[in-house]
Amino acid sequence: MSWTEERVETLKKMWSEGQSASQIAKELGGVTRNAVIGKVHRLGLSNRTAGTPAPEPQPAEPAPAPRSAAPAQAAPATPEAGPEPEPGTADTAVAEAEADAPAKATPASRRQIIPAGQPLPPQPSANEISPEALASQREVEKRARKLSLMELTERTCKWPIGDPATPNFWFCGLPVEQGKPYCEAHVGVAFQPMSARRDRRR
DNA sequence: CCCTGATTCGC
DNA sequence: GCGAATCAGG
Repeated sequence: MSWTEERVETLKKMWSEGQSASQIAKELGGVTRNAVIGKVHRLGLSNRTAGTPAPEPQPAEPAPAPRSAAPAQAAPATPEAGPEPEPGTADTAVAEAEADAPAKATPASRRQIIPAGQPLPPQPSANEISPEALASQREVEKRARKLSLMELTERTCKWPIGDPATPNFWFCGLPVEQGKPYCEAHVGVAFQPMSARRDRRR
């Protein structure tokens, strides 16, 4: 991949928006975050260190329109960051478990996040998720690391697979989506818009 | 550990 | 110009 004008534009835009180099790299594809950072420097739009108030950030749009004239607020309107929470499910269960953790005697970064005997995250019934999602989920489960309860860490997907009452049970264990309790695929089935899961007959 | 950006330096 | 390797910090 080369730095076409278009790709550079995306880079500039995202960088000015405060996106991280890795996020930009992921968006562009075909490049690593190092490549992005390198390019950022070559383009001379580096200044982003702490303490630097950034005098003249990004004029972006030349016409400040002196006075009067409608403000024309163009809010970023990022589709992301939607209301996803969904209280009272796996998340809260896990979150609480983490909060409770007496820690103190925790050896190192090998802490388990779900105390033994804690209720397990709910396994969405098959008829509660879309067929597509279910299909892709199956695919992911083939790649699951099949971790046991004790092997889970803050950054392993906590999606349960199989029947907890049998030996045929494990957790996905794939790398979690930044900040989330599940991997990318499972975040998809875990955090569904109300509209999507609504009335899916039971 | 994971992630961030910053720099270096061979290509 | 490019970006992997490496550095420095959170």
